[in-house]
Amino acid sequence: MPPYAISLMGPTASGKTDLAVWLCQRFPLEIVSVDSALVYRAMNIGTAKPDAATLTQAPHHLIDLLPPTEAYSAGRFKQDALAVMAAIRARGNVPLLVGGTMLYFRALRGGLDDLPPADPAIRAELEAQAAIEGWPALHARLRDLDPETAARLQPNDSQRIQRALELCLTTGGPMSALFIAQTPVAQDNWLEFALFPADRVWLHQRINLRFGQMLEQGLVEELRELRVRYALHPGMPSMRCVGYRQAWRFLDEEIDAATLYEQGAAATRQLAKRQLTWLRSWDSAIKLECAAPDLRDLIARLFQQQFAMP
RNA sequence: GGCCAGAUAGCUCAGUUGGUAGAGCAGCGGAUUGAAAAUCCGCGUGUCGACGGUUCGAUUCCGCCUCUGGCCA
Repeated sequence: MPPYAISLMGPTASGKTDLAVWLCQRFPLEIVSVDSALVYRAMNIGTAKPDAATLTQAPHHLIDLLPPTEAYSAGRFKQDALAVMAAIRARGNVPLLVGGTMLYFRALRGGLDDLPPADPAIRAELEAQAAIEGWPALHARLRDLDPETAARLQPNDSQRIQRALELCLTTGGPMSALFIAQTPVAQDNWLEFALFPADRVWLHQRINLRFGQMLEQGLVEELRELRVRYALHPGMPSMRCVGYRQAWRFLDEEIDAATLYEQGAAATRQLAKRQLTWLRSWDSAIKLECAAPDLRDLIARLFQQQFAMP
C-alpha cells in the first residue's frame, strides 16, 4: 500500500525542487509546497519559484495563494495542506510535501494546537507599547498573565512575547493552558526524507552562486515593480523574506550593490543554518546526502519499494 | 629615490601611558505552537607584518627590513 504522504525536507538551495519534479515524473505523486515565501504571488525571482514550464510539467499546490500585502500563517498552512492532501488522495495520488519551512512541517505533523489566529488590532497595540517601553517591559507583563510561557521566552523575543500576550488578551487565559496533547496525523504511514549537505561549504557556494543569479535575473527590478503595484511596507512578512529585505534597502539607497549581494547571500546562508538545526533533530526522517551523485537512483529505489512497482 | 600614514580575528577596525588584546560583520551551536525566508539566545588564542635592540617583561618604545596607500621628485 502506498504511503499516506511523503515529506522531502531540506535547506534552501539543496536541490529539493529538481528532485521532486524528477520523482513526480516517475511516480503517482503531486507536489505540495511547504514554503512560507512561495505562497506569495508575483514574488518569483527571490523565492526561486519554479518557472512556468516546470509548473506545467509538475504542478505545485500551495503556491501563489496570496498577494504580498497579506500574511500567511502556520495555522492556515495546516488547514490548506490537509485539504489539498485529501484531494490528492481522492485522485489516487500520493502527496509529496516539498519545502524548507520547518514550522509548517511540524504544524502538519501535529505540533499545532487549535488556537485563535492573529488579531491585527491587538498586535498593533502591543507593537505601539513596545516602541515606547521596550519588549522586556511587555515580557514582565506576560510574567503576571502567563508565568509559564514568560519563563521560557527571552525578554527580547518580540514575536513570541507578542503572540503570548495576544492570546492572553483574546482568550482571557494563559497561552500555556491552551497547549494540549496533539494527535499526530497518520504517523506510521508518512515517509520523511531530509536532504543534508555533507559539506557546508558546498551549500554555501551554491547559495552564493544562486543569489548572484537572482540579482542578474532582475530581483531588484521585480521588487521595484512590486512596490509600484502593491501598497507594501518593509515590515510585512513578504518583505522580510531573504533577498527582498536587502533589495528593499538597496532601492532606498541605504546600501550599495556590493553590499546587497553580500548581505543577501549571508542572510540566505543563515537561513540554511537554521533549517539544518531543525533537520538535525528530526529523528523520524531518513537523511540523504544532497550532493551524492547517485541520490536520484537511491531515492527512486526507496520509492519503488513503497509503491510496489516492479 | 625622499617624506608621511598604515600593517592587530575570515573582513572592517579599536586598543594596550610596556604586564601577550576586543567590537561590528561573517562564521559556528541552540531555541522554535497562526509573521517562521520570522524572532530570539549562546560561542572570540589571534606568530598584534619580519628580524634585532632596550627592559624583569615588547603587540606597545627604538632601529632596520618587507608590504600597502598617499604626497614630493
